[in-house]
Amino acid sequence: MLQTKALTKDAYQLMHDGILAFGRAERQGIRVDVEYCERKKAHLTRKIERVTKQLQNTKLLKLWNKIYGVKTNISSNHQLSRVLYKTMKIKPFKSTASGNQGATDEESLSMLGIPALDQILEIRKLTKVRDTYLDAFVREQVDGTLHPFFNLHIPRTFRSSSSNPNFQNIPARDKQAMMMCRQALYAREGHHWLAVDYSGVEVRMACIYTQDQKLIYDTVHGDMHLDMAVELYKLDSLDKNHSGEKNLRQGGKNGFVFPEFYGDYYGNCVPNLLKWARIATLKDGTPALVHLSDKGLVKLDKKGKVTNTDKFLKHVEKVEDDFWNVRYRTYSKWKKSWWSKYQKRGYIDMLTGFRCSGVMTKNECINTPFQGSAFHCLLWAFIRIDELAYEEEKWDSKPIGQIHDEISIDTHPEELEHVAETVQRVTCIELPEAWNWIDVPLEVEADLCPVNQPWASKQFYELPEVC
DNA sequence: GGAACTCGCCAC
DNA sequence: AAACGTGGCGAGTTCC
Repeated sequence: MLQTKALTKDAYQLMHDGILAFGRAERQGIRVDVEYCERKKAHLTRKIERVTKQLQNTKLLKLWNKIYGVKTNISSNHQLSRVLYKTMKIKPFKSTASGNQGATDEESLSMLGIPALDQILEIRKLTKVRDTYLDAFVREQVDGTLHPFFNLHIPRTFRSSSSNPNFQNIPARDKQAMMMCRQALYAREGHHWLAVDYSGVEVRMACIYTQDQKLIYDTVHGDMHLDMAVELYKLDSLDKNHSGEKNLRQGGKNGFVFPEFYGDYYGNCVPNLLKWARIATLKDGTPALVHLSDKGLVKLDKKGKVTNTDKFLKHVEKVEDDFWNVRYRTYSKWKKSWWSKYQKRGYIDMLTGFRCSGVMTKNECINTPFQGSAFHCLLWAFIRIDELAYEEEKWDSKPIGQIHDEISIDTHPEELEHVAETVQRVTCIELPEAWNWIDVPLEVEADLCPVNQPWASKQFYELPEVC
């Protein structure tokens, strides 16, 4: 088990002040529209009932009933797994993590092309929103205000966690789920919800630890996700503003660069890269899969389904080799020496003053300093903003939460410009002055909700220049 | 009847 | 040779 302790007085102070600042944010809380939650819950319940009824008439459910009788439970993945992979003798696409049974996650079910399974997935999604989020909002609120906890004593990397309810995993990517959940949450009456987040702060921490000049250049001036997409998909160029081609950049980012940084390898990247290719189109209208086929990387059948990926696999292996041994070779060397130093000493030290000891895997050992330090940047800024809000400048505006690299501030309209400018200054100027080991520029972006509009309504907000 | 586990899924 | 980091949480299941 990885153990962390404050190695320096500064590190201790950061935790101490952080807990107090989070305590004030917890007390301040987040306004929740309870009536909306109840309405939406009822609406979802009706929708779930409708789909459940349709499901009852399917062949799959008739078979399921035959086996399980009155014990039939459509939310039991164990039962579903047995029906699909034992009774119907379908070959599972993959097993669960523990290897106990064939997997029944979204990917495994959707590729079987059985309509009943799509209905099960639909039910899963709606139930998730209703029971994990809307229900929790109603359960946890006091007089129309939520008080999510922000913990500093749990994550092994000295990040934070959140609970009751978890403010850090409210849907964001799935537009539908995002709208349903975030429509429930508001800043105070007459206030804006201002959200400011550090851009690519984990990668910037990697720049600082590794001092890889190419990584620094790409982070500050370049676009590594685009570069890698061009290599991976064998493109001549990529326009990230083109709606079809930007999916390929997303593929480079989420299907390769991030997994590689977390310690994954090319074999796991290939299926993800293909997933993004499936929904991408080149500027001239060529579907990305057809393009890959033209390049000889994959083979397609008459229906356009991928039948062979051997060449693509080999290609991604080569791209990975180049990524670590040429492009970011300094980063690569750092990883090796960092790991061997840990193996010799039994601990690692973060630049923020924490020492981590105990048993760590290689990936843990390498990721911990980036994740931990990145969060500590946000934490330092959060503490400073809390201090300005409550002590030095006595704002009406108040910080109300954070999501690892993002801070939410319940902001009075008349203070908006001052708060935005101050946050920009604290995060990007004061912090690197206080921690002089930060030798790459830090950047933030902001979103804003109009007064009395929910979190779901957030829009890009141009921050004032402070430099 | 509760603790501990598995599985799936939400966030960064 | 090995192979994605950190969390919270709901539902189902198994164990005691």
